[in-house]
Amino acid sequence: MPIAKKITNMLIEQIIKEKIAQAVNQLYGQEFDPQNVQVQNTRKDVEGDMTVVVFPFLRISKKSPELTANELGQYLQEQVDEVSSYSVIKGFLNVTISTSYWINQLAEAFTDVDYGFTKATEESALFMVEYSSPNTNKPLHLGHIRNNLLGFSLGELLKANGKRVVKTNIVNDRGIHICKSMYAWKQWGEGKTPESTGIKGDHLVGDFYVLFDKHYKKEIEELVATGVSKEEAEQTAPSIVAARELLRKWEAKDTETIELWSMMNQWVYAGFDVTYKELGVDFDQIYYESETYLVGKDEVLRGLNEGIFTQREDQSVWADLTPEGLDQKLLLRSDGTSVYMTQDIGTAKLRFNDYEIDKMVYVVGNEQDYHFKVLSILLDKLGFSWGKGLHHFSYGMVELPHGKMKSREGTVVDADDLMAEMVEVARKTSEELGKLDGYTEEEALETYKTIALGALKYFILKVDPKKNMMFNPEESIDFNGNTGPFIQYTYARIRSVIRKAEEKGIIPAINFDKAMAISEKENELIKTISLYPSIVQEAAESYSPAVIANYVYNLVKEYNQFYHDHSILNEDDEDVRKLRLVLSTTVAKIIKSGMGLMGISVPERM
RNA sequence: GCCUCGGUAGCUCAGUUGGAUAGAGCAACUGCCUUCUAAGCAGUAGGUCAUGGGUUCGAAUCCCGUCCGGGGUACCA
Repeated sequence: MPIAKKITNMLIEQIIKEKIAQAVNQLYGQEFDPQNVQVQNTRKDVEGDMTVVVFPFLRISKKSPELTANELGQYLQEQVDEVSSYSVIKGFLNVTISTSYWINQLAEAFTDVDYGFTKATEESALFMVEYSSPNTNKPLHLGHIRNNLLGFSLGELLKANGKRVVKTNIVNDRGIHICKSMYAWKQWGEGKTPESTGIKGDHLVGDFYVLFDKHYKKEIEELVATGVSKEEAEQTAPSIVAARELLRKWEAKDTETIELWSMMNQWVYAGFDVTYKELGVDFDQIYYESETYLVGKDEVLRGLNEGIFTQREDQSVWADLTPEGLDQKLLLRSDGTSVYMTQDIGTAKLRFNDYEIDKMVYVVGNEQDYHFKVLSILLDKLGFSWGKGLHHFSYGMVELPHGKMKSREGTVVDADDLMAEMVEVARKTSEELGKLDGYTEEEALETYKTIALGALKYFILKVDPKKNMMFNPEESIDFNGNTGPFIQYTYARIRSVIRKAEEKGIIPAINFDKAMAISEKENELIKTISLYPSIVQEAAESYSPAVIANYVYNLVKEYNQFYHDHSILNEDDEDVRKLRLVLSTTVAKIIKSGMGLMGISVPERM
């Protein structure tokens, strides 16, 4: 289990910890583990850079907080070159780090092309990240968007932390839900295709899914009206009987059924490909449930033979998880067909055959917490050593003002529609502001998309993945304040400055006097820049792109204050001008890098 | 019922190895563009951190109870 770390500049923090421990030893004659020294970033409204909490030392020093802090501060200032001064407020030791240290930090951040990132090697741990995992009976909606963005971003975060990553997708391409669409198409489809109707394939298939439900509900009503019980009507309505028959035929590999299934799935895949491309997500390896569920079934039967599972009189197969404090879990129905869990067991087995996976991560909503708890135990029982170590990246649901999204009730926010709407809003805003005058229509459209997707992705990723989030379509499309476009805008402004510098023949470089004095704002900015590596680490360890989002927002806010208060190219002092250009360039680099970790691109102009 | 996650400003969200006076954005109101992009900057106002106890030098944060809400507990996926 990763342990959350306090985010500070790791280098200077470590130095202070060790020196404080040493000071405690020398001054008060007691050993103290440097790692237990509490060091944090100094509050904004207090002078200083790093703060040492001295309360834990009072038992050892047997002196007042003020006196103890002063003695330790004195020691630090004498022993550590980087410490230029200190102050004591309410028993907190605030240490000021020398400007030259910060300028060196900036130089390092500026020079390192992969600042904050760790490169993967052949020996690096292999993470397989499963995300997206759609059903093929309907188009993607807002809930899928959160899943896809989190999955993709998590992959990027892991790569940035030196892991090897295989992004994977398990496509739920078989089952009764597909058969419902298939039946509806056969019955009422009149041979419609995406080509003949001009409707995107996944939407067309989704329309038939809705159509099925309409007929099914009507049939139930009619049956109930004739005196049949609701339960019985649900089981005997002609539509559902026909859909089940299709499923049976499919499992029996009936040629005509398989062909229909295959054709409609192809429509859906073509549609998904477009959505994935627009969203900017991709996969290294795709698995299909139709190819894994039988493997799962075999595993369950093996488990039954080995006495791990039990069979009831009606032939259904069960796992008894009461020793683990859970319930009985069904693994195979009485008719021998497989359930969700069966398929996941098969998919897991195939994956571990295909790759030397060190860590399997499932990006799946928190409604399935129980499912993955059980899956982990079942895999372990089946003898897979990796079963226990799987990680369910459990994220919260996306809620709408009106409540939960339900496909069949038409209360979903469709992924394609949402993206298209946001592009239109971006277009309108840009045109009103006249920011892209001089761009060709093609260049402009590219920028609208960048901004629209930036707004959407940032809106979703800035929220702690574990929490449910509210999406109000009316209000959530905002380009001001804590938003993706605000960050992109800051990037575009910096790029504009850099272009102007280049026109003047000025190239950002570390060619200034490092002993110069810098402003408070500049110092703040450099401190924030120096946090980036520990942020990247923290985000991966806590599986949270939101950590990156919040950091980048904070960085950008600080940069905008700096930008407002300071001239860059118009600054008279040459050294200061150079420093500010390097500072700006470095901020731009981190914005691009951090946004990239969230799958968000940044525009040159906006 | 049981399991599980959550409750921070009108709204959407930050805020943990327990640390100083709980922060942003939106919405409202007020200023700032002849100077590197105003999708910006600055300010005003807005809080019993659901609630009651406990732990301690110190609690939004840890523990227990209560209230409210989400999810799960299917021969659906």
